[in-house]
Amino acid sequence: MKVARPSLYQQVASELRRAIYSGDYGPGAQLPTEEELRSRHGVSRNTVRLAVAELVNEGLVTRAPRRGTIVRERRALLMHPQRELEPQPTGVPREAFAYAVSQEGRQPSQLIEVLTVKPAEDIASRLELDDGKLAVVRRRLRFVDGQPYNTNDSYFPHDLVAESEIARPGDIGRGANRVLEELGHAQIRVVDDIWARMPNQAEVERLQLELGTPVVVYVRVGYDREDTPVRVAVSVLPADKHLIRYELGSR
Amino acid sequence: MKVARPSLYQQVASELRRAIYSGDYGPGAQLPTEEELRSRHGVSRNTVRLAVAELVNEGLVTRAPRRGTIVRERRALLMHPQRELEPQPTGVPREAFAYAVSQEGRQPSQLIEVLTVKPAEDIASRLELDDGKLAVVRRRLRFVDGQPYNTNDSYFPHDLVAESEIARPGDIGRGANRVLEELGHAQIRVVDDIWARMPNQAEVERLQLELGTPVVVYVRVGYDREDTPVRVAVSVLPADKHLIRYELGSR
DNA sequence: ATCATCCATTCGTTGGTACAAATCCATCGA
DNA sequence: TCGATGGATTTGTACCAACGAATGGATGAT
Repeated sequence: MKVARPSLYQQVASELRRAIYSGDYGPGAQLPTEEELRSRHGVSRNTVRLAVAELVNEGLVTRAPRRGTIVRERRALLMHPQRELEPQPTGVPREAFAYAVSQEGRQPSQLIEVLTVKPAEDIASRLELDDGKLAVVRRRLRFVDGQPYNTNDSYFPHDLVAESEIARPGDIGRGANRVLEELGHAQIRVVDDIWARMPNQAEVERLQLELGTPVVVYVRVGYDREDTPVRVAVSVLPADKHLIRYELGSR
Repeated sequence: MKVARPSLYQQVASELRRAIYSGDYGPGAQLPTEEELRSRHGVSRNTVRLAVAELVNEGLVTRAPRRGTIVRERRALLMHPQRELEPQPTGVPREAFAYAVSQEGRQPSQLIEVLTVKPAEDIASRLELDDGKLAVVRRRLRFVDGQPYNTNDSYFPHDLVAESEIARPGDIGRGANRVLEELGHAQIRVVDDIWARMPNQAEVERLQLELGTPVVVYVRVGYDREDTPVRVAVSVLPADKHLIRYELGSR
C-alpha cells in the first residue's frame, strides 16, 4: 500500500487545524502571521497562504490585512418552521421571524421589496402556475441587531393576491399568512424542502457572508383547503447562524 | 461613492461563472485549460488558478490533472425523515435508508461498526445520560451503488440496549427502531435539528467529498412514551446529494 | 483631552519559473 | 485482438519577487 506523502501546505494546514480544534487557538484568537508560519515551517509564503486558504474554506478562520488570521466563532439562532402552522400566541399577532427573534431578546428588522414578476421555472412549477401567469413576490432581506441575517422571497399567485395587501409595498405587521386566511386561502398544509450549497456571488454580498460559509436553502410550499399552492417561500440561511428544528410525533 | 475595481482573478471568476450559469458550459463540460484562459485574459497562470479555485470552493467545478476543469452536476436523493415515524409499508419491514434508496432503483449497502463508548458531551446531554454512563453507538457508513453516500451514527443508552441485538455487531434487517419497540421503548416523538457546515478532514476522506461540498448535519433525538431519550442519530449528509423534505399539516 | 495624521505591519494581488503527478491516447508488441 | 508502454497534456505543488490595501497604534496638533 502506497502512502502518499501529504503536500507541504497540507501538512501546515493539518497542524493549524489540530491547534485550533485542541483549543490552542480559541474563538477570536489570532493565528501566527504568515511570516511567522513561513519561518517556523521553513516554507514559502505562498505555501503558507495555501494552507490558511484551506481553513478559510472550511469556515474555521477569517483573514484581514493587519488584523491577521482570526479563529471564527459561531452561534446559531433556532428556527421552528412548524410553528408557523400553529395558532400564534395570544396577544399581538406577529410575523413569525420577527416573533422568534424578539423572543431571543434581539432586534429584528427588514427591507421589503414587492414586485410582480414572471417567476422562474422552478417557482412556477411549485406554484403550479400555467405558462405565462404572473406571481407577486415579496423579497425580504432580514436583519438581526442591524446585521444581515437571511433572505426570504415569498411568491404568491398574482390572480389570488393582486387586490390584497400582499401586492402592496411595505410591512404587513400581522404577517402575509394572516392575509391569505382573510382571503379564504389559509395554508393548511406545507411541504418543506431543505438542502445546502455554497452561496453565489450575489448572496455573499447581500448577506455579507464570510468565505467558507455555506447557506441552507429552505423552500416552503403552502397549500390551501383545495390543495392549491398559495405561497412559495424561499429562504436563504447562512449556515453559521441558523439551526432548524422540527418536532414530530405526539407529546 | 468609491467603486472598488474587482481584482483580476475576480473578473476571470465572474466571467467563468456567467458562462456556466448561462449554459455555455453544461454539466460535464470541460472549461478551457489554464493555459487557454491565461492567454485569453492576458494574466498569469497564478491568477487563473485563483479564479478557478473560487469556482471549486463554490462547488461549481472539479479539477484533475489531464482531465481538466469539469462542470459538476448534482442530483439529490430525497429524504423523508418523518416517514420513519409512520408505520412501515406492509411486507418486509425494512430499515428506512435502505428502503428509500431501493425505491429509487439504486443499490444500498453499508458498513457497520458497533461500539460501547463514553459519549461526547453533546451526545450525552441529548441522551440525558448521567455523568459517566455509557452508550452503545452503531456507526454506519452508507453507500449507494458502491459510492459513499452518508454517515449515520446512532447512540443508545447502554443500560437500555446492552442485552439486545442493537449492542451486537452486524446488520439489523428490520431496523433498530423495531428492536426498540420490542424492548418496550418505541420512539413516539422525535426532535430533529438541522444545520450545515463545511466538512472536516475526516469527513472529506470518509465520504470522498469533493472540494466545495458542504455537509448537512442532521440530528434526530427519539423519545419513548415516558419522554426518555432512547436514540440520538447523527447523520452527516453531503449537501450535493441530499434533499430533506418534510410535509406538515393535514392532507 | 480629543482628533487628525502617519507609519509599520499584515494580508491581498499579480507576475514569474520549475518540476511533479496524473491520465488520456496513440503506438507497439505478443 | 488485446494488453503493455510511453509520450504529451493538463493540473498540482512549490518557490521567489514586488507592490497594493487596509488598519492598529503611535505620534503630534489643537
